[in-house]
Amino acid sequence: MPELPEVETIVQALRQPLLGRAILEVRSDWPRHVGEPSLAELQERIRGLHIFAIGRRGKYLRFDLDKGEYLLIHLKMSGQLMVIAADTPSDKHVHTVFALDNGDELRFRDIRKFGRVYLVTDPETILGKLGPEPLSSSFSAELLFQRLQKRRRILKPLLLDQTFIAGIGNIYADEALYHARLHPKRYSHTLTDSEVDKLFVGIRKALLLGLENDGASIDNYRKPDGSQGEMQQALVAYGREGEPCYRCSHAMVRVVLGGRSTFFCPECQQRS
DNA sequence: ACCGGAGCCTGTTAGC
DNA sequence: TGCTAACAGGCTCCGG
Repeated sequence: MPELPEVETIVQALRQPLLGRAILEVRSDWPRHVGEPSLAELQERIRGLHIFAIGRRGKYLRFDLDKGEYLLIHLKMSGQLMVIAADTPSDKHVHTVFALDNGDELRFRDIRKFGRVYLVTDPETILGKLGPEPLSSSFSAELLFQRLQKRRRILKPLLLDQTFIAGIGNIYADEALYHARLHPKRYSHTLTDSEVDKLFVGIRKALLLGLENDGASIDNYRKPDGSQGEMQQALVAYGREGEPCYRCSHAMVRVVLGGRSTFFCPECQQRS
């Protein structure tokens, strides 16, 4: 569920309540929430460690802890994080809980249980395969052009490939292609220079708009304080099947690509 | 190299 | 109204 703008919004909201805190213990009623190491080993290794930095890489949250340990969390489709007083009533979808030294808890709520937490000493073992960060200064139209040329893939599924670019999911892929006026079925290696420029700008525009709006609360996404983002009201493509295109008024369509819903305007996102 | 399908889970919604 | 099937923003594995 959460894509780059949602994860970034969560990261920023977690810094104030979590930076400087120590983790006293971890509890979980769903051991498979822990991808690595085992739940028992994670409980042992994490006890007493302080959180001194919180960041994001792609759709992963990264917590830098003492003693060279790193906690990584991926929210997948339905994960939510909240920091709340330990005596606040929980619910059946909270599966993994980090007890803190000030009486608060970091709770990992995850309806579909796809999410994962990892405790590693080298975050690159997990983050190393991710593609470039689309909002970093090192990401450029030139780099995008090179990477598109190297592949012969349909654009939409390629944008969802985390090893190609990190952080883009189904919503922002459609938004980016709409901004760029590119047909989602275009082959990556056929884009011209100017089309790559448009795609580059479209990706940044879609993600920055998502960030400005604190993410899209279409289903389960919530900020750590429980409030919703606003991006669902600012979407120009995703979910707009049958509705008029904001540019040309033609009806937006939905197709399935790579098994995922794909929304676009057949009039102003043509293949040619 | 790339594509499609299945699988991991639960909740919601569309359709009969 | 009630039941069932399809679908949901992610990602991995497998076969072709």
